[in-house]
Amino acid sequence: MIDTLLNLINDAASGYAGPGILLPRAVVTVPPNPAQGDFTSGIAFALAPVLKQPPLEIAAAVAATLRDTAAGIVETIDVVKPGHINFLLRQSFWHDALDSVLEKGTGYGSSTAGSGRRVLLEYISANPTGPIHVGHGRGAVLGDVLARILVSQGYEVTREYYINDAGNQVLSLGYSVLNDYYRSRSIDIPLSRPGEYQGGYIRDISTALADTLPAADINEEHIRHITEFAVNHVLAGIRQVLGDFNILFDRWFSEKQLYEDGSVRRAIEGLAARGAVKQEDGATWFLSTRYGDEKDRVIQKQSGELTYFASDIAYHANKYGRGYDHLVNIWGADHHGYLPRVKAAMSALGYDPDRLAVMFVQMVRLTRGDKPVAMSKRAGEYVTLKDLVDEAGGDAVRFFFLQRSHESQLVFDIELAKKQSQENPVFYVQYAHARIASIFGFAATRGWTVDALMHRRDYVFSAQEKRLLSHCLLYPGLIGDIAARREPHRLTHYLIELVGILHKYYTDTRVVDSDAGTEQRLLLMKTVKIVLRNALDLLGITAPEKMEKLEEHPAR
RNA sequence: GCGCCCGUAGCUCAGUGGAUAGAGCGUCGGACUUCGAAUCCGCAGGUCAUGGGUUCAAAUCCCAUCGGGCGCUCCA
Repeated sequence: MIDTLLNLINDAASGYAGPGILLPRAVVTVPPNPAQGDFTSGIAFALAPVLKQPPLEIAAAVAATLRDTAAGIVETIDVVKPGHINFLLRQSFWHDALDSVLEKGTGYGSSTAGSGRRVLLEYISANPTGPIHVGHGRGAVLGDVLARILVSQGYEVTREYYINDAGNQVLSLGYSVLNDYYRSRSIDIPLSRPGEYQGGYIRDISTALADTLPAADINEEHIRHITEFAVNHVLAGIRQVLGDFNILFDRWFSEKQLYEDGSVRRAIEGLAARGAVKQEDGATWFLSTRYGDEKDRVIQKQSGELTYFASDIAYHANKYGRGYDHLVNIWGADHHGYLPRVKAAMSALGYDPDRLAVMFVQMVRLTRGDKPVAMSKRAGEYVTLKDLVDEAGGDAVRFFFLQRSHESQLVFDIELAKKQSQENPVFYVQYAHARIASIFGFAATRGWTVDALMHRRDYVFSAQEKRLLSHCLLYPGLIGDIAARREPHRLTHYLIELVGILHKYYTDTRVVDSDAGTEQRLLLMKTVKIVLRNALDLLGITAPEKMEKLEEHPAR
């Protein structure tokens, strides 16, 4: 709907700029002050450096053209101070807008901009050595919502979880369980190495083993068995927690498999074939400095053991081999230094490193009140994602995480999250949805129904109503932008803004009244409800038709 | 020391070239005999870390400095 206006602006701008001038695509926003107009365009500012002319001059010229070409939808066009072009649109435009949203319904906001391009989105990928914690949860929400948004924009998205089920970490888990198994049976047995993990889940696993181990003579086979058992146990728990949190994957990719099917060996051979490895100090090194890394990296240790980096090369090569247009990884910010070597390896293998993008999620710092929560995975002292979701609720956790840019650290006060559960912004947004549903319920008791066929184009929208509609119209462009720039957190801020306008409108205006305008206002509410519903769906948050009142807020 | 992220209201954070810099929470004061008060309105609260620079225009871009976090392993 808004595209009509954008196209007219683009045409006017390119007409003014003349042929052969590449100009930026027009964007419109809602001006800060409603008195300034329904929409505003900064196209003159974008054009100024290209044409080397003052923005005000450009704005005047573009506006002059638009007064002719856009006369069908535009009531007035104003050019203001530095170079803003402000539009006041005709009532017919708003009626078209209303129709357009109602017609698209649940599809409003989706597009085909991705045109089927294939994206592999890898996120969380927490080691299967213990329950996933809050930091993983942040990446989980980011990945899940980004996936939903990309899908809505026509991308073909594969959601993948990489399981580090090979190597020392899981072996250490195995030993931890082994130790606990014998400790719990008061059997003294000399072990070749200590376990490193603690926490209740270790006991859960050793208990689940029942009495399957001998009282003595532990051998490698037993260790392998226990490790595999423990990994499967932990992984099942992770899947369960994520599933309950409505975070699903298309594929769980096993690192171990990369060893078993020879991928890791082939990856190293591939590097060697390109002369990108060397032997030194009894180890095998990847010459990553040749590809922009700070130093060369070991892929096979003196001991003969392969490093995690070796299998990571194989894994990423595997991803490239599957023919995706974009590979997006979500990693914890502490892995930042790891990216150059991975890209280096991909370059060495002949892949385009620019197709791989990594979003680094900054840390979540937990507090209980003023007291920081000690987080030590090895000591088993940490708040799990499950704990948090159980305490604060899945909707609130999702919303909370997505109010901040993933590039900013965030402090999560668990006590506050609990205490404020009813003040949380997510309820503010959900309440708006429930409130509209409630309006429909009340309207029904007065004999009104909500049906697009009732739309009467002679209704005159008020300034507030146009304000509501204008924000609804920004929605599709916002989602497109969020997908392109991978900034899901902007969606929560949009919702808060839209809902704020709605609540104020509700306070000021009686929707269900005795006049014929009731039907039109109900349709407007329907429009807003569609946008709320669609946006909440993308966030994976429920859009309730009705909300339970809590006891602290008794009805009056 | 080097790299990345951050520094915006009392607190937690949006805003990354354009109009008087915003929200939530917290303080204080108002608004329900009528569609849900989990709401709304108002007051208070800012040298956008600091100093330079680029620009018609800088919280936003560049440089330096200060402060915080993370990383700089033949760890994962």
